[in-house]
Amino acid sequence: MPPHATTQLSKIKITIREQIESGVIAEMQKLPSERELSQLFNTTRITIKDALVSLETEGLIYREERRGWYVSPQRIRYNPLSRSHFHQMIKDQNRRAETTLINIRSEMASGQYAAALEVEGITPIHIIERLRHIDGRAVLYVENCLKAALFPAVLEQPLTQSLTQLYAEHYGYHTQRSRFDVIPTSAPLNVAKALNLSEGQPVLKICRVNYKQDGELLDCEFEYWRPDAVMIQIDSRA
Amino acid sequence: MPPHATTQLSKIKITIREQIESGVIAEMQKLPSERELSQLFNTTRITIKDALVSLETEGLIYREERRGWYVSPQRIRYNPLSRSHFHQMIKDQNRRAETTLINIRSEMASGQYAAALEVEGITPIHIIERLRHIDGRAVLYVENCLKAALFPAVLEQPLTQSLTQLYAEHYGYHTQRSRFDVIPTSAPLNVAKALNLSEGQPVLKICRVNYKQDGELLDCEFEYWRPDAVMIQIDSRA
DNA sequence: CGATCCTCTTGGACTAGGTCAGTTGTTTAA
DNA sequence: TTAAACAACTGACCTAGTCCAAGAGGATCG
Repeated sequence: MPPHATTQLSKIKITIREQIESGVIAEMQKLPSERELSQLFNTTRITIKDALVSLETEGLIYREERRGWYVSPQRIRYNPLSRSHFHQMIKDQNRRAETTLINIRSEMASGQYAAALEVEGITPIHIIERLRHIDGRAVLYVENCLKAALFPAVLEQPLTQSLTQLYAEHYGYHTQRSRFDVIPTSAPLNVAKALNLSEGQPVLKICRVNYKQDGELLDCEFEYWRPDAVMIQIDSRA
Repeated sequence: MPPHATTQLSKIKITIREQIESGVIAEMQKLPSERELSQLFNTTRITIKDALVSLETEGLIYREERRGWYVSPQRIRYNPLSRSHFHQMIKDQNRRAETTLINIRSEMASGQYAAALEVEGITPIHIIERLRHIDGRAVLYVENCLKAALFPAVLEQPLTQSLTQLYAEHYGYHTQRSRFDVIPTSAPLNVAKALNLSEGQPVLKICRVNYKQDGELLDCEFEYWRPDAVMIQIDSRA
C-alpha cells in the first residue's frame, strides 16, 4: 500500500510513479490507456486523467495526442548560451538527434518577429521552421528568423544542419553576444501540431537573439520545448 | 463573436482572454467563480475548469487554492546570474517586494541537499525557508542551504533581507561563480502550501549553486516560482 | 507493390450531477 | 472589545456516462 495515500488521486499518482521509478514501465514505453487505467483503479476516466496530467506536470510522463501516455526519458541538459550545435549537444549526452525542415516562409517582419529583431518599417525576413527529435521523439519546434538582407541565397543552403555553422562557413558571421528569455507558457496551434500536443498544453518557450562580431543583430530564434524533455543549465562567472 | 471558435473550450478561452486584454478585468482581480462562469457560458464546471487551466498554463491567470481565479500581473524579468538583491530587482521593475521567514532547520545533509552541495558523509547544514511576495502575492518559495561550518551564528542574523549582502558584510564571502538549473516541474506539498497552490500544480524550479572568491562551494538555493509570475532573462557575451 | 479503405483504439471534448475541505465574512456571546 | 461560532462560498475531488476525430494497423484492390 502506498504511504499516506489519502485521496484516490494521490493513490493513483503514487502507484504509477512507483511503477515507473522501479522500471516496470521503461522510458518511452506506453502506459495503459485511460480507459484501462480507470478499470484497474476502479474509478472514472476524469480522475485518471487528473492523475496523469499531474504526473505530466511533474515531468514524469508525456502524451502524444490521441496516441497515448508514455514515460519520459531523462531530461536533456541545455545551455542556451553555448552556441554549440544541437546535434553535438545531444550526442554528448549519449542520445540520438534528428532535424527535419517543416517550412520556409519569406515575409515582412511583424508582431513578435519585428519586436525581437528590433526593426521598424518594412523589413523582409526569412522564417525557417524546423522540428528536432531526440531518440525519435519530437521535442523541440524551432523558428529561425533572419533579416533577408544579411543572408543572400540562404534558402538554397542545406537547412537541417546547424545554422550557426552555416552562418560562419558561408557568410563569415560569428555570434559574439546572445540574449535569451525563458518563458513557461502554452503551445500555439502550429507548435502543438508539430509536437503532437493539443493546443494549450504547456511548453517551455525560449526566445533568443544573436549578435555578430561587429555587434549587429544577426538573427533571432523561437524555441518551443516539450517541458519534460529539457532542463536549462547555465554555468558562468559573475 | 470570437473568430474561428470551433469548440466550446476555445470560445470560452477567447472570450475570457478578450475580457482580460481589454482591461475589463484588471490585474490581480478575481474572475467570477467556476459555478457562475458555467452558468454564464451555459456549460458544465468541467468544461469551464479545462478552459481556466489552459489560460493558467498560458500564464494569463492564476489561482489561489479554494479562493478563486485571478488575472496574472506582468511577468517579472529575472536574471539568475546577476547576484543583485531580490528586493532591488523588484523595485527596479516598479513593483513591491516582501520577504517572510517561514522556518529554519539544522540537520545533516541528505538527498538533493547533499547532491547540490557536493558533500558525502555527515555534514551539518542550515536550511532557511523563506517566502517572497510581489505586490502582496506569494510568488516564490526559497530554500537556502548553507554548510554550517562556513556560517557560525548565522541563525542569529536578520534573515528576511538579502543573504548575499549578509555573506559579504558579516563573513567576507563574495560570490565569484554561479551555476544554476531551470526545471519546469510540479510543486511538492510544502511548497504548494506556502504558495497557496494545490499539490502537483506547475512551478518553475531553479536550483542555484554559488562559489566564493577562492572557488569553494558557498551555498545552494532551491527556488520555486509561480510559473506565470516570472520570465528568465539572460544577456551574456559568448 | 502501392494506395485505399475499413475497423478498432486512442485521447479530446462534452453533459449533469454530487461530496468534501478550506476560506471568508458575519453574527453572536463572553 | 474581542474572540469564538457559524453560514455561505470556493475550488478540489469524484461518479457515470456520451459523442467525436484522429491515429494505427490490417485487409483489400488495382
